[in-house]
Amino acid sequence: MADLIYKTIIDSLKKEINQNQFPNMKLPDERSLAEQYDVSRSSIKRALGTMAEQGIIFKKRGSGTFINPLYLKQDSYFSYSGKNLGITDSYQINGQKPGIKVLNFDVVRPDAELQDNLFLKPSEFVYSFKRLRLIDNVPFMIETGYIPIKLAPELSEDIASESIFNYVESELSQEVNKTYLTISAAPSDDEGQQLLDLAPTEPVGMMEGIFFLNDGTPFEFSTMKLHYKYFKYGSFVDLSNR
Amino acid sequence: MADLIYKTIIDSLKKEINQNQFPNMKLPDERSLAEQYDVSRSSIKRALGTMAEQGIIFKKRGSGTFINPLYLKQDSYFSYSGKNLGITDSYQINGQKPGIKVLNFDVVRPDAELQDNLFLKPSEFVYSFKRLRLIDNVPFMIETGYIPIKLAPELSEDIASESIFNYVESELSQEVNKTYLTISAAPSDDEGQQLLDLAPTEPVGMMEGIFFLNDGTPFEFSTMKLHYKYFKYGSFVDLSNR
DNA sequence: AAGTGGTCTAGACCACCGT
DNA sequence: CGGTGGTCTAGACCACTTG
Repeated sequence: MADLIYKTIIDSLKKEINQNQFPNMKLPDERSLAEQYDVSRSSIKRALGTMAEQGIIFKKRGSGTFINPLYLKQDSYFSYSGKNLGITDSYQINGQKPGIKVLNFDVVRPDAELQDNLFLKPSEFVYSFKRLRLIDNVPFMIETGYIPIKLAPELSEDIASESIFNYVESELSQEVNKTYLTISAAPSDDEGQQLLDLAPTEPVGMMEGIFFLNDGTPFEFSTMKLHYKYFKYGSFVDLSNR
Repeated sequence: MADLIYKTIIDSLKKEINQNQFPNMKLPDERSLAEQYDVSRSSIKRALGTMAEQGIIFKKRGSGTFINPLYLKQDSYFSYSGKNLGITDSYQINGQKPGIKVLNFDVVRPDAELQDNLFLKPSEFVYSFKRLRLIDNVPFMIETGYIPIKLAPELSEDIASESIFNYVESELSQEVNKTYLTISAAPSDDEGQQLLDLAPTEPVGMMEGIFFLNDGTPFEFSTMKLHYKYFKYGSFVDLSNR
């Protein structure tokens, strides 16, 4: 799974953090870790740097490296805080099983907004599909997706009933590795109340995003409505150098 | 401003990109850049890596480094990719004037959770305040904040009625430059319905976050309830290396 | 096969923190 | 002052893409 040194270290440290192996919230210093793992300090720096970006830890020059207390409090059903996201395996909730039910699957013409979002000409068709996602048979998200047929000519309802992104990676030897997400909240509509079993006073979390391939090609435009109890998005934001 | 090598390179490359110095959308290879700038390849990698995280460029192993066409389009997609956020100036929507009304301002003992979040001993007091924020006199956000008195001894209701972060930067010569945000949705409660003028079926967007100073010191814990119509959070996410 | 980005090392020197 | 993270170098070797 993780034969890269820095990833191995990240996994290892995460595990230790989650097991409360650092009760004073402080990690060993970088030089010690380098010795402990028998790798160079640079590799440690890479691992810690990535973890800091993800908000798991933060570093204080002159003092040391500390665990972000908020990271330990990921109480809700699932949280995004970094890893994957919006995609099948990101709903990795303590071994509970994700499910997908395809509600519809068509080919349509993109409207103006969609043409913009996916860099399409009006003449280029897109697959349009709606999926209901479940955790342990509990529906928690309604997903509406659009993918240009030229980018995935063989897409089918069968594929949509599993992981589209896995299909892209295994069959098209491309990778979906970037996304621009817009997050908001909205009252639940009829569809949401029915499919997600919500009361009229209960809202949905909305995530709207464009997913990009390796090379920057916009691959999918997706709108996700999530049951608010299952919706928690964590984001570590660096307000400097931008 | 940018006496760091990698930052200098980022600035320089950004400028060149914006001036269309790379008409084929491809940057020189890393080794050439290293020679050109007379720095090590590692520094070039650091610069390019940061730019890739920000979505400005894409790297393709074996092929080269390319400019993200969306970055050149400079439209709304990248409006978030950095500066500010969730804080005063980020709600600067077309010159509308932000307002702040301080609902209360006290000094209290932190509870256990807050002690954790702000790295405090039980004996250390915090300022506790609630503010209503407005755009063009329309209330859109209820903010509850906690700041350790030791970090801002002179904090006052007056300061809270303007920008606390500006105060930190001008008076304490520190900078708030990182935050870990947790975003979710929730039904509106009585307070929200009253202050934000919401119907019972209308929700709030929730943002909970710890704001950090330059040196990693947790400075403020803040809970923000936003009128759902004014709540939109954008985030560019890199799904690789995680 | 040549070109290009990815990972990793070993070590130097700097800047900041706390005692 | 010693300890800690930050930046940078020089170079090795690997993995992927393209011709």
